[in-house]
Amino acid sequence: MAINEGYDFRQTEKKWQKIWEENKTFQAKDQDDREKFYGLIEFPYPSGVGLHVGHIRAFTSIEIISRMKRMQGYNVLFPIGWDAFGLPTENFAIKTGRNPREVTDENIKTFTQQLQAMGYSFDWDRTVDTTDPDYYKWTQWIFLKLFENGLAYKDTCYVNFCENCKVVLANEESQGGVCDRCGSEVVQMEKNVWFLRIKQYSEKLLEGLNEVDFLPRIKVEQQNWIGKSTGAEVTFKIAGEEDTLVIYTTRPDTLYGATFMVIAPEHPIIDKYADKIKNIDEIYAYREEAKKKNEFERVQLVKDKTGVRIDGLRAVNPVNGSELPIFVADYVMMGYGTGAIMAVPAHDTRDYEFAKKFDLPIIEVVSGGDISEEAYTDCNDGIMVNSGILDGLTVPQAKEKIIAYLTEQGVGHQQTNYNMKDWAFNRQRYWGEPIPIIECPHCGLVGVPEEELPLRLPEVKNYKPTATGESPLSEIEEFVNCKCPKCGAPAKRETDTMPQWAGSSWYFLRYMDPHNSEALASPEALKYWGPVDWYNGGMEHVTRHLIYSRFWNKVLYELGIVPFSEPYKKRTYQGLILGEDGEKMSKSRGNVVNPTDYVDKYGADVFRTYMMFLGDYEKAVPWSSNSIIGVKRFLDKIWELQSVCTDDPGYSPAHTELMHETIKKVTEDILAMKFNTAVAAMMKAVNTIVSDKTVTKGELSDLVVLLAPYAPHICEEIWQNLGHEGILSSSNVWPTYDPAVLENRSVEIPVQVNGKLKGVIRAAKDADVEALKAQLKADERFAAFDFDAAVKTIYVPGKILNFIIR
RNA sequence: GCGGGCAUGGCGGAAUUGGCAGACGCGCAGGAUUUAGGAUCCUGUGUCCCCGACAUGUGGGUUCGACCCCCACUGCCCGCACCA
Repeated sequence: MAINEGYDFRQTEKKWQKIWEENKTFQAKDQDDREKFYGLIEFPYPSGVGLHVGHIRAFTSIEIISRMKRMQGYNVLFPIGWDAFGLPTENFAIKTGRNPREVTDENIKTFTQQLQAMGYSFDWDRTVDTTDPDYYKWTQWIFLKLFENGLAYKDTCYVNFCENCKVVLANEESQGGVCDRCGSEVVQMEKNVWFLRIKQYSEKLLEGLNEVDFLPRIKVEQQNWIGKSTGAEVTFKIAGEEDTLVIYTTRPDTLYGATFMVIAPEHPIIDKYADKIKNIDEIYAYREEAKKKNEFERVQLVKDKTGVRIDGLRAVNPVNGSELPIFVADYVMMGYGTGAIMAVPAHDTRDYEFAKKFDLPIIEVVSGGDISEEAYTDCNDGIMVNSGILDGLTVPQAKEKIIAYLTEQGVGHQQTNYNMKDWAFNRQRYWGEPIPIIECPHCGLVGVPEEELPLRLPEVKNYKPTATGESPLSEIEEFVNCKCPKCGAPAKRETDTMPQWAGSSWYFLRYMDPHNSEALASPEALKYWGPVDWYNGGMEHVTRHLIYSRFWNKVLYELGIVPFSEPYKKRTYQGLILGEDGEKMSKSRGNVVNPTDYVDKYGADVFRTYMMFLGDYEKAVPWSSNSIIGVKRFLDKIWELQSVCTDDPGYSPAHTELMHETIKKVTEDILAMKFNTAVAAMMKAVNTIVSDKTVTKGELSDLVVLLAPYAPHICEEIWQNLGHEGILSSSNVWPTYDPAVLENRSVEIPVQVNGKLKGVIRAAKDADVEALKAQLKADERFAAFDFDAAVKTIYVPGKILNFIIR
């Protein structure tokens, strides 16, 4: 397009999007000689509302990095796909009476158009869709591997259940006691459900964090979620019975201070001794009450401990033989440790409150606190007292000694515990991967034979979950009834589907070889492309998708399917974009920003650049369109530079330092995800050059290359206008800076007297003090100071010159 | 309760990690252009009693020098949570 007409983004952006598509500019080449770079974004859920600004912020970072890497000569894999199974689509289908397949296809179409209009450099030939049978065939295949290796099992226990969505939830989906999807309170329900043994991988998932480059906050949150603690299991005999009560504690050193025991309401010992417990009716009533409380209520009642003493059972302390009463209380959870604790009120706040309420003895065993006021929980300064063999020891010494003693006596041992629970894996819904399992009356649970995969979702008329909390699939007889693959007897299929997280737990592997019909991906492709070099996504997935996919990858690694144990070398995150009111964007608040409005008005280049200029990438930022005009002016300025451009292929002397400085800043800032300051540096360079009213072809070319990752369309156009051959986006043209240019230049050195700034002088970077002094004496601005009288002179070359004059 | 983070002009945010606080952008003011408005371009823009002094949530400390390090406090945000 003609330079003097001004820049028309509508025409130019379409033009280049078409050229990129036709030339397959962004196609990743398998087994190429160039160094590979695999950049990954969290593939979107194609919802009906389309792309939102959060997507743009999340995607543009890796987009910029991928574009830079391509122009640095890397073979880049930057793929896109659709995480398309899930409740919103299903609910929408139910509401409108449409087929979820149809709705999904429509949404994918919208998303594709919107993403292409952003000019993203995805390799569209590798697009995956988790709802495509060719894809979920392999999701089911991985499930079978898990099942065959004992990592998927069925068990009856209390699970999180959302009464609104009518679906079982994993712990990761019900954080804070509310449903991830609808926000309603989660209740505990006893159900027979599928679990994946993620807990068994706790230690491996923790250790793996040592070998990856994840931002610290991500590691911390995963560590918290896994929740490792070390302590001891101690066996208490039940007085007069053969049975024992095993407890877990992190403070075995306080064993002599135990004055009672507490077990969870669901503890099996209650049923076992039902006929010996005199107040069993009262205990059962308490258990029923506890069941009714959801997690939210339990937290609310933290300060108000409740419980019932078991009349008829007592436990014996293995170190001193004292008999202790046993209580049932809901502050002890069946799901953690052994579901039973020894209570040491003197040194545990919860036990202290309970003891006060029930008027139980409090025995101090660590000195240093005032137990008449509150529990003394400190482990550092105290000395053991009233503790037999432990008296006089410090807490750490006492821990070590008591564990050794318990082990020797056969009544205890060191024990590590993890908070993370096994992953509840089935959902009572239609729009998910069918679980490929058959229940045979003779053989039990049997996997669907591999050659029968994919086990397709049957077409149904009604997608509604049933009133009994069973999957809609359970009502389709042709699907349910089948033959046992082992013995041929009539059998029934599992009718629940997998959770939304299943398809996303391995999609990054499929991108490496998306059309393979023989394997989830070929070993060569996995070896060449894996692992992912840089993965960016939201903090909200750190204790969900990110931990699930690391788990699946570790299993696949151990089975020899995948050649790397950690799937992601580097993981970063983007801050949330809040509504203009500073609140989280949501439909109900009415503060949602539609990116399309801005893309239509200013173009994709301006919008992408503005999103990155908005602020610190990792921080939450309220949306504001106030300064988007500044980015438009910036792009217009660089466009206008074409009219004052000379044919000189190099840099003019006046701009050499500026160019090298800008190249360094932009290159380094992109890799550090400081996208805002890279834009600022380019603006500064352009402003300087604009005010000089002349630019060389060499300068403008390099500026355009630096800007291309942010604003690729306008840069391609200028690049072409400048007479360069080929497509900028796939050319190996990223400029490098010459450190010598930046080293040798003169610098401005602030001159201080007694720490107060008096002025600035220009000097060589490595000038010596005497030379600078001479320069100052000759400078009339500093005539008032007698530098020779300085008691002390501080000189940091290139940084500061400070005279202390009394 | 435990863990992590943040606090800088009217606004979004910079500051090479101890060395010119406020880069860059918005906004605002003045000017140019225009019949006018918009758009665009130039100049200015932390505060004040404008030589100079005071300024990075508050109070102290270390240092020639502190947004940066240390101590205490205040206010926001995030994560986990009767986790034994």
